[in-house]
Amino acid sequence: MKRPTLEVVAARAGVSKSSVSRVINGETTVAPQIRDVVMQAVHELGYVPNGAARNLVTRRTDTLAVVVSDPPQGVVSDDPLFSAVVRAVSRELEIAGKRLVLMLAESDQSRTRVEQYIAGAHVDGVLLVALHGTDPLPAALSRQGLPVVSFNRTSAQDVPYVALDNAGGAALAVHHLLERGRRRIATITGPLELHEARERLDGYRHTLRDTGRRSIVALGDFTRGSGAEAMRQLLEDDPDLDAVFAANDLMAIGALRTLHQAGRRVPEDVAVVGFDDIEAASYTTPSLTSVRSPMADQATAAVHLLLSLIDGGPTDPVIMPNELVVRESS
Amino acid sequence: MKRPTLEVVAARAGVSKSSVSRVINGETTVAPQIRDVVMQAVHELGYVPNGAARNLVTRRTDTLAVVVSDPPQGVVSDDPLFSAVVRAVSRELEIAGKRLVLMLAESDQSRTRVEQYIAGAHVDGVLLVALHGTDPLPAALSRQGLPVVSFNRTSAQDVPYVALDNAGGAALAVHHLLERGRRRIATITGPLELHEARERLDGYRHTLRDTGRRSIVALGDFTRGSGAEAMRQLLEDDPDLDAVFAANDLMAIGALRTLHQAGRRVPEDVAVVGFDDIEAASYTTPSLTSVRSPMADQATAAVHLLLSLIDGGPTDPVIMPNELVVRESS
DNA sequence: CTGAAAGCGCTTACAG
DNA sequence: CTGAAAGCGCTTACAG
Repeated sequence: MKRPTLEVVAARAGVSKSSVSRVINGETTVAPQIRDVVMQAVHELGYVPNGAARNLVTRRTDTLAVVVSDPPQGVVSDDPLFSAVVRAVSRELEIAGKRLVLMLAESDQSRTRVEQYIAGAHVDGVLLVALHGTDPLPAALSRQGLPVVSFNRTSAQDVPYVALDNAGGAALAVHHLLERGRRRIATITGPLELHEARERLDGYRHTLRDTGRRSIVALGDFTRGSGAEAMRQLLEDDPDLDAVFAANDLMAIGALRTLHQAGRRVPEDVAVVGFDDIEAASYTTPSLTSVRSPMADQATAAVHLLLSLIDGGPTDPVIMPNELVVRESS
Repeated sequence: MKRPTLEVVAARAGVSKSSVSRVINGETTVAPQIRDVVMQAVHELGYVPNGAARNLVTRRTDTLAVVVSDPPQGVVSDDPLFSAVVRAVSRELEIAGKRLVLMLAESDQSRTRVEQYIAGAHVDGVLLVALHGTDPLPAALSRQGLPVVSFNRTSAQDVPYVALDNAGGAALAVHHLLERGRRRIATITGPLELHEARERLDGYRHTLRDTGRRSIVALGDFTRGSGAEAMRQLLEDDPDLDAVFAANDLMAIGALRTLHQAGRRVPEDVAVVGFDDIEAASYTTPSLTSVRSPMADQATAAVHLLLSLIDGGPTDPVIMPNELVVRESS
């Protein structure tokens, strides 16, 4: 059974293809009687317009690409944020009546594929989720003249973005620890080539400096193992520390383990605060205090920004505030 | 700067549109010299074929839809499996040179949208991820005559699927506990309207029956809270139990908490085994023994099944085996 | 308000 | 092996 076309519907309804098209597209300049007879035919035949034909002539696809650019073992893709972001974007696009093509760019090869696809006029715009500020994709895509919005700050100047207030979030964590009476507050950083990591470190540093305290810094790379290792090193270098701010939850979880092995009680001896508030943060023992990144809200904002860009609206960067979720570890 | 068309490339290369088309599509019946001059023009102009035009005439889109059908607070979407499945599918489709349109069906309204979209000839096939065997979508989509494969067993008879060996996984867990010398092994079930939940319960029951032991069953609904509550009830009903098999990890995590509060040591007093091996399973204290569902492999298998269906190949159901990941809790 | 006609950018028999 | 022509299924000025 072949799919019916506009022409078949028109014949059935006894009107022109133009009229059927107008009814289908909800134009108001159609006589009610024509409208009715067309709708009748549409229902009887189960007609649904062919997408490709429509896209070809309108030059729109009502489809947006979400490109997740990250190495296979990278930070974005493997962590729980992936799911939160993708789902929020999907929901928001559905509300806007758009479709989502998901593309992973995990290698140079797939990056090329993404560029080819984008160049093929399959989508109206691109939402880029890339953690590395140095990712070449934003610039490459933006060069194609297609609307591009980034889920993070990028090195490409002209790409609008939505970003977390990372420094503010770190400040939130440190202030909280100070209020709890902690005096020797260390931090475990992410990989410093990432914006996020640098900004969180800056927030930590500035807050301590403003209160006349010194920073105690250990380097991590956002993995659980690196958090455990950094914590070991911190305990060795500064046995008297009484608090740790980890730049993400995975490292905080690693730190918890090290503290447990070292016989330090959390939070009595050492308070721990993480960042991101991933699901696992509430499963640890003790449960983990964390800076909540409003991933879903950020995703929603990014979609709105992209839609605005496509419609020629404003494209000012959006900075998302964080909040602190206090649990047992601090 | 307008995108160049086939016609422009043909003019530049001094050949016909037909020849350009043939070169672009890698047909072998082209003279080398024509091939070269066309490729030259393609590169100079940065030509990429318009997808819509191509789709219209070929009646293929090289795009597959992944439909995740579940209530907003549902089991599939909110849990960590979502990300694993979506990523694995995406990778596999990329290898096959296909694109992925992701659709969430969280309400009747969005279900309708999905059906409309599928009917619009935007995709060549559908991979359906729905936990509820009673979901109306498989049947509805399959009725459209488009290739559909389900990530789970469904009530629609004619929809090929890939499923986990749930009963086998449960048996694995119970045998393991028996080998550890446990004698009073309880279970916490998932919501019994789900295939998964029933099959895991059956596996538990049969294994115990085969060894002459009785079942101790508490009902849960796959949430952490329900696991905690079921565990409380089990302890009350049968204070001497020495092991629990929870039908998923979230419930197992809830059970761990209840046991901790009740002063039972894990695994010394009560051994705990979960199912799914989500990421959080390795973060708990003690870390959780779990039946590993090979989600990525299952996703890969589902993609292969769908591609096979599209090509008119075999479409036999695939059953994925599980393995047990033994950690500290048992 | 309605219809006939052109055209979107490709692919594909069909001749040669 | 190559090219001219038809056609995929829509939308959209343009007349009326």
